[in-house]
Amino acid sequence: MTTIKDIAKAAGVSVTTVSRALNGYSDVSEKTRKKIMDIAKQLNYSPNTLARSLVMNKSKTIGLLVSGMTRSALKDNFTFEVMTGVNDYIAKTDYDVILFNTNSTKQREKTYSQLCRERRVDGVILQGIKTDDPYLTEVVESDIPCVLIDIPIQSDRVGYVTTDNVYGAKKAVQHLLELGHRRIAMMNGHDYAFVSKQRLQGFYEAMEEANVPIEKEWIVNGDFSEEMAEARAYELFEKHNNITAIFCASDLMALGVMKALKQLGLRVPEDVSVIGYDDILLASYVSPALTTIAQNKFQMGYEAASMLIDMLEGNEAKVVTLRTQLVVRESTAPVKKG
Amino acid sequence: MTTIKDIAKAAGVSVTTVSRALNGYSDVSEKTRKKIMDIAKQLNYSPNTLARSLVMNKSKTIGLLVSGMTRSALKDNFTFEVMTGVNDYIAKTDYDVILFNTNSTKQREKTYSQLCRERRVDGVILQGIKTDDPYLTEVVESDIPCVLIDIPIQSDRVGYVTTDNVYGAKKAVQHLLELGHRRIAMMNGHDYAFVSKQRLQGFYEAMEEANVPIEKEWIVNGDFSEEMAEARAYELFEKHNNITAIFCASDLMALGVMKALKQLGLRVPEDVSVIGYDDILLASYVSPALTTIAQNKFQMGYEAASMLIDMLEGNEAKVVTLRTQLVVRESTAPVKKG
DNA sequence: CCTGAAATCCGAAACGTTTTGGAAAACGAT
DNA sequence: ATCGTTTTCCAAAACGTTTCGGATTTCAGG
Repeated sequence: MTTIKDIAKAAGVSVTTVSRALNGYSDVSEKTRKKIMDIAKQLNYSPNTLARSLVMNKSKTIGLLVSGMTRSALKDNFTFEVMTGVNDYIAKTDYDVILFNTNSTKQREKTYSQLCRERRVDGVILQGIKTDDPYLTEVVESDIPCVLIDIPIQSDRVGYVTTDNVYGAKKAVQHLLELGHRRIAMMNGHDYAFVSKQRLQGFYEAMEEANVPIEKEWIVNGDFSEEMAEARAYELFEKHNNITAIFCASDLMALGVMKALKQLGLRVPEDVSVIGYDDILLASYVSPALTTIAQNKFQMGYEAASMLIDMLEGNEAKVVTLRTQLVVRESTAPVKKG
Repeated sequence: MTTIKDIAKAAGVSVTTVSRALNGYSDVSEKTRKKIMDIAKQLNYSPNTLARSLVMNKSKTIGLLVSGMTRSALKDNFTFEVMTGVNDYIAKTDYDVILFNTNSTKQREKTYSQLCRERRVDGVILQGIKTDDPYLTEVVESDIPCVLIDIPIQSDRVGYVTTDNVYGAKKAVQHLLELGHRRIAMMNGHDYAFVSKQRLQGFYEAMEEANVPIEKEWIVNGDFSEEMAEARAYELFEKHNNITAIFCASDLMALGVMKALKQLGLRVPEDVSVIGYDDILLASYVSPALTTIAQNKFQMGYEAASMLIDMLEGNEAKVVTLRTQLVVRESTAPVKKG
């Protein structure tokens, strides 16, 4: 593998000059620069970024820390959409992405900062970890620039991008209210997700503003899982057969809910309206097609990457909140009279 | 950031000893090893892999080169499933994955070996490039261990994993034949994919073995795209209204075909049977649910990673061929009499 | 106490870059 | 020819590791 030294020797100059020539410094004459460039090309030279990173003390690498890259998460390609967004932005820069995955127990032996420091990543994008994850406290304590996705924690070195979860949930519930529903349940995720808290808040706000009583028993946790949501929904609707609508904190859970309803002989949307959250791919393909709150996952990744690179170039951490959108399909309908 | 030197100073030993202690060599006494370990922990030391890689001449990094990480490819999460498989295996090793994306024009300025050598990756997994991609010739010329996905090229440094495409396609067509179909069309991908060639061959074999005439006009290319397939299918069925079944080289194209059929007022499977290939997530959710040839994408990634790591440990390149499976759903039915 | 071997340690070079501070060369003006 | 600039170049240190070859210490056996 040819190095800068080989070029220096071949060109009859010092390695300093080669380095400076290749990096476009002005203190090397056009003639020798040309010569050096030619030799470099001829010798099929490519710089060793490892060596460069070592001395420059930056690796031009960002770490992408995702937890949703599991076999079971394939249905809900949330993770992949944000990854695609990240990748899309990064591809336009001279950074590369290194993939950390936090789901393996192997990796879990290492702390967050160990992971990052070993590979000397310049910054990190973090997605999909729970609010009680020990990594989270490390993120703020660490001095590595980081942008979080859907986790509202901020410092001068960490920013985040999220969507207007409260307002999004509110819109969903208001949609149900406008259709005349009053007996509305909610299938939430779990207590260790910020978005769950926020969407619950949106639920409360919408209900309270409309002066509709909230039945606490009708708010259950489905752990963002299709199966869990199905089980919980089955129990719920079996016990309370007067519920006419349910707001689910994710589309995947909405699918589970619909399965449960089917089993119970309840029709969607005639007997009960179901609204989801996310607008995953499946939402428009299932039958009935799912009414939902769409969030632009691709853009979340894109913005996150953009913010991180900004931070690496000296700008400060921000918070970006993207808009969501109500997408009305077939799973919601006016409440039945009587 | 604490280095090996800091530890040496604090422990009153040389850097050599620290290095050897930390790496578990036998020529350091238990007492000093203990001391060094303690100090390392106390100083919150993590090794600088950049420096290590530089001197060891290997980076413990593998490059993942995918082309399907685009916004439009999200529907067909083929790419992501294999990525998940790769990730799953790699997580159990001490390697990390660095993500190269080939779709950006920016990256395209660099050659394959430039990409790999700059980051000094130890090996590469390559997925989703076309047969005429200049990268492909580089792969075989390069001395970097590489495993390809669905590209049957082999040398002592490059292996591949694929599925039994010929047999899979044959099974699909035989399924149609067994249902009594004789007038069978094929929606293929494009000429620059190995799998297209192989699936076409499977189509031929099945038809010829059954002594069913092949109409060359009924074999069209949909470029693996839903839209393109829809357009081509529309033309095809408009012109030849006696076709009773079609084999599609991908599920995504099958979806496009079904859209076209719907537009033409043809029912699936009553009027025409449709069979796909891949078994993507959507296949079981669309209506009618798609009969298809399932391939285990996750395992493809997993096997690829496994083979690559094997190769990096001195074993030789192999070829792994995974089995496919016919999954009968609702989009195929016996041919109508008359 | 001596000897030889085994156990433990260390200095220095190497990996491929960048950068600092200054030296040498070229050049223009007097 | 001399002087002061400007241009062009370079030697050496530095980044944080690993490893080679050898040096020092420890210790058992006599």
